[in-house]
Amino acid sequence: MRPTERKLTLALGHNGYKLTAQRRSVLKAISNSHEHLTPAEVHERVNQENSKIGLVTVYRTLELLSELGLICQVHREGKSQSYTLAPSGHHHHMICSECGTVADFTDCDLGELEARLSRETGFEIEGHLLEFSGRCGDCQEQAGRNADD
Amino acid sequence: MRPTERKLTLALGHNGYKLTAQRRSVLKAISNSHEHLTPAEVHERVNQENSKIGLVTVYRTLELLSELGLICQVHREGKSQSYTLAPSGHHHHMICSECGTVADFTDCDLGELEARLSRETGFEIEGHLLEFSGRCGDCQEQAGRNADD
DNA sequence: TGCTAAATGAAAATATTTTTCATTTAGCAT
DNA sequence: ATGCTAAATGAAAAATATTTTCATTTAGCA
Repeated sequence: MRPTERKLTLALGHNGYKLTAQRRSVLKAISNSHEHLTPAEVHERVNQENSKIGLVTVYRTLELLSELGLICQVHREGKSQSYTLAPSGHHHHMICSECGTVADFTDCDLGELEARLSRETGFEIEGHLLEFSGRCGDCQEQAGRNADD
Repeated sequence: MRPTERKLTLALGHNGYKLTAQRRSVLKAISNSHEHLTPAEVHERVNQENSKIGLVTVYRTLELLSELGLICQVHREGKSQSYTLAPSGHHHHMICSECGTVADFTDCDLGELEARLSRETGFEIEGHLLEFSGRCGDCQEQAGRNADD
């Protein structure tokens, strides 16, 4: 069993949820992709296999997996919500604006900024959202090659 | 004329756009609110006045104002897009998760982190999204008072 | 092997955003 | 001031995205 599947089994069991074929397919589709996927994209990929599961189930499953911390949302200006596999613990995303590849990183060092803002504005800070966007190595190469043509 | 209105007039003129009553109303609704507003909320507030403008115009106007840099989007998990007034230049938001108040700050000091990530992952970084969420001073007080009851 | 609560799927409802196109109007030239 | 024209608006419809409802199926347990 792949580590992600193992996590799924454990997380579901601990919380009184059932392990179904649909849930496994959805998580598999996401963990097989480096990109972030919308509910519709997940649905499409899952149904390319034999299984044929309903879009509603995809929505429900994404919400559940997200709650369990196995996947998480990516925030793109103007686009509909999309999801990517979550490593365990606090982390952030770097997203390629061309191919959608998501790379994770964990150390964000925002503590000091957070403390200062809290002091200056009186806000009690609970969380933060940090994402970088840019071009991944592969897309840069590709662009380079195309320029040579 | 209020400074925000002045900016609107200038920004529109410089780009060959026309100054219409609808555009002024939409910007006014946003600049009168400390909170971030969805298109539907902007529409509602604008139409409480006499004017009655169409929701389509609100959508179109929000897009335009955003392009002109007069307003900007706020990113909330699972919610539909919403907008808030933009100060000039690079900045970020702190958002109260209770009342939706938005406070801006400008210095994010992400340069070093950015350089390191770029070096380590090969990404060419183009931009970042940083938002803090928490409870504003007012909402903390309010919660305190309710606890006393 | 059967029971039951949980999960699924299909359809409908709701919400959100965009497109189309006829009508109106801001800004400019006279 | 007045008329012209490209840009802007509004209404309706279309497209897209998401949620609800409810009858049927199934995982996990006794």
